[in-house]
Amino acid sequence: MHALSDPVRISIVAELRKAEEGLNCVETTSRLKCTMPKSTCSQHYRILRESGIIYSERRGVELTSKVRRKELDSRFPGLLDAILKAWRREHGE
Amino acid sequence: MHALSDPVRISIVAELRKAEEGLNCVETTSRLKCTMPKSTCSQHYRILRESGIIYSERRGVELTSKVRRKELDSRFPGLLDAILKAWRREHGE
DNA sequence: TCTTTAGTTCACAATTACCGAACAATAGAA
DNA sequence: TTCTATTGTTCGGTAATTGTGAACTAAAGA
Repeated sequence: MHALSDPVRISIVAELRKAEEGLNCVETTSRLKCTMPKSTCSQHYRILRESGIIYSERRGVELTSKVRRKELDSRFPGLLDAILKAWRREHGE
Repeated sequence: MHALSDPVRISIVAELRKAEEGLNCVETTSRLKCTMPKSTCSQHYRILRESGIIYSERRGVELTSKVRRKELDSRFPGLLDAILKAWRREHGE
């Protein structure tokens, strides 16, 4: 819950769900159109990773992250969908 | 989301949902069995109130608060239920 | 090896949350 | 009315958390 309560992190998760092949930090910041230092982006990804919301794997020089859909849906059915739906309602898009 | 991401606040909401007639600060802290200064409790209630999750009304010397069930369900269908369900799963009870 | 790109770690600054003390509001007793 | 007890809010300082730049690590290609 704490991981998803931050506005930047929930928007990262929203972008990750739209990108089938995952995203890295650089792609994320450019899609979010927010100027964010890479150290900050790295911290957000770390929190999402440690809370079990995403997983990341190295692909050469970059780190691609995806949402842990199956695990989340089986553990907390409907939770992520409900949160993202509410978030979209508040933030347009 | 920020209002519900705090462990104390989500447990307050869980208690409020169980209490049909609402609760005040003193009752809440005794039910949660956590030693919390009343100023802290007041702050948590203020955040829940300002985020639209609860409403409060004076009854003599005390302030009784309840969850805004209808408003939340119509605006964000299933959200609060999903969050509380996930919270119970993590915190037993 | 040198360079470039992507990301992490660290230390400090900025922000936020917690808590005690003083205050406000209500109700009942003297 | 005045005094007292109870509930909750506000305020100021401190503790905890978060954000950020600088230095560092890792991988790939020239």
